[in-house]
Amino acid sequence: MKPRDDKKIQQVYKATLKLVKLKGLAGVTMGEIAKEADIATGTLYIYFKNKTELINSLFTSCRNASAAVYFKNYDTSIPFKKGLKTIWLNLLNYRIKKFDEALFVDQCYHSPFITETTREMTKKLFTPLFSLMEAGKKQRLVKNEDTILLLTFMAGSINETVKHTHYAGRKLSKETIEQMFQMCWDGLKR
Amino acid sequence: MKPRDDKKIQQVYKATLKLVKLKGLAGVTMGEIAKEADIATGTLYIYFKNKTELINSLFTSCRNASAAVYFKNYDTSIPFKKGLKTIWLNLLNYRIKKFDEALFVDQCYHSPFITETTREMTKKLFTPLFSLMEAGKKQRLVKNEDTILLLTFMAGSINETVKHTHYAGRKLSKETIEQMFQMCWDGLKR
DNA sequence: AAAATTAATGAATAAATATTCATTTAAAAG
DNA sequence: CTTTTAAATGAATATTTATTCATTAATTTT
Repeated sequence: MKPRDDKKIQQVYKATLKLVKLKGLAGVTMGEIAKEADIATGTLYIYFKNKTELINSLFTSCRNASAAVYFKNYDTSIPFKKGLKTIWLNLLNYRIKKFDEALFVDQCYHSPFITETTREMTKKLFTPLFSLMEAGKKQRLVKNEDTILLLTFMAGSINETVKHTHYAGRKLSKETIEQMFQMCWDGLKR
Repeated sequence: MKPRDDKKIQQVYKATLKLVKLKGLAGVTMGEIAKEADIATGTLYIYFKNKTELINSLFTSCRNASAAVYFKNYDTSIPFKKGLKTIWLNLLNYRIKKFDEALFVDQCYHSPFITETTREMTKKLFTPLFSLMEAGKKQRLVKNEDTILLLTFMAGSINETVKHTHYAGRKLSKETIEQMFQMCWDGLKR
C-alpha cells in the first residue's frame, strides 16, 4: 500500500490561500489550485471529496489556528489591562502575519461554500475573549456596555487598520502599534 | 424605435445585491441575476457587455451613492466634534440601511471582477473625510497621529459592529449608538 | 521478488455557466 | 396604418470548470 503524502494537504492549503488572496474566492478553480500546489487535479479528489469540502476544511483549519494564537502568553492571573494588551497584540499580529488566512476566512463567511455547521463551530472558539472582557467590566476598568459591542469595537479597528496598511504596502511600526492600542484602550476604558 | 426601460438597470442592481448577500459574489450567476430581476438572460447583455462590466458598474454605483451620503448635513462651519459625529452617524446609517451594498463593495475588493481603474477611482471619493480629520488634528482635538490610522480606527469599529449586529439579527438602539460614538470619540480625542 | 494495495496522474466527461443570435414584440417615426 | 428600429426573449452554443476514471507509479506485505 502506498501511503498518502502528508505534505500534500498543506501544499493545497497554501496554494488556495495564495490564489484567493490574488483573485478572490470567486475566481479560484480546482485546476488552478492543483497547478499551484504542483499536483494533478485528480489528486485533489483523493484528499478532498469536492471543492466545497476543500474550502470548508481549510476554513476550519484557519479558524483553529487563529483561535490557538489568540491566547498565547495569556493566563487569567495577569492584571486585566496587561492581559488585554497581550491578546490585542496577538490578534493584531495574527492578522498581519497570516493576512492571507484572515482574508480567506472573511471571504468565506459570505460564500456558498461554508456550511451552517462550520459557521456555528467557529463561534465557540471565541468564548474566552468574551470572558476576558466580562472580567474587565466586573473590575470596573472598561465601560459597562454590551460585551459584544466592546469586542467588535476592539476587533474592528484592528481588522480595518491591518487591511489598509497591507494594501498600501506599508508596515506598522512599533510606535504606531502603541498608538493603536492607546486608542483602543481609551475607547474601552471607564 | 423601442426605448430602453430605465427601470431595468435598477432591477438588475437590486437583484444582484440580493443574491450576493445571500450566496456571496462567488456563487452568483448571470442566469440567476436575470431570473431575480424578472428579465431574460439575453436582456442582461443589452445593458451590460458582460458579467465583469455588470459587477464593475454596480460597484461604481454603490461607491458613488455611499460617498454622497457621507457628507449629508455636514459643512465645514460646524464645530469639529459635532461635524465628526454627523459624519460618523452618516457612515453608520449607511452601513445599516444599505447593508447589502456595503457587503457587495467589500466582497468586490477581493474579486477578479474589479479592475484596477475602478479601484483607483474609489480612493478619490474619500478625500473630504481626510480633510475633516486633519482639521481636528490642527485644532488639537484629536490625537496627533497618522490621519489614515485615525480614520481606519473610526471606520473599522463601525463596520465590524454593523456586521455583527446584522448577523445576530439585532438592531442598534439609540442608546447603543451613543455608546459607540462615545467609544470612538474617547479613542480619537487628545 | 511477486502480489496486493492505494496514491498519483491527466485526459476524458459531465456539469455549470456565460454569451450569442434568430425570432418576436413594442414603441416611434413617417 | 405601415414601416422602421431597437428592445426583449430564451433556446442554442460556446466556454469554463468540476469531477471521474482508466492507467501508471510507489509502497508495503507476504
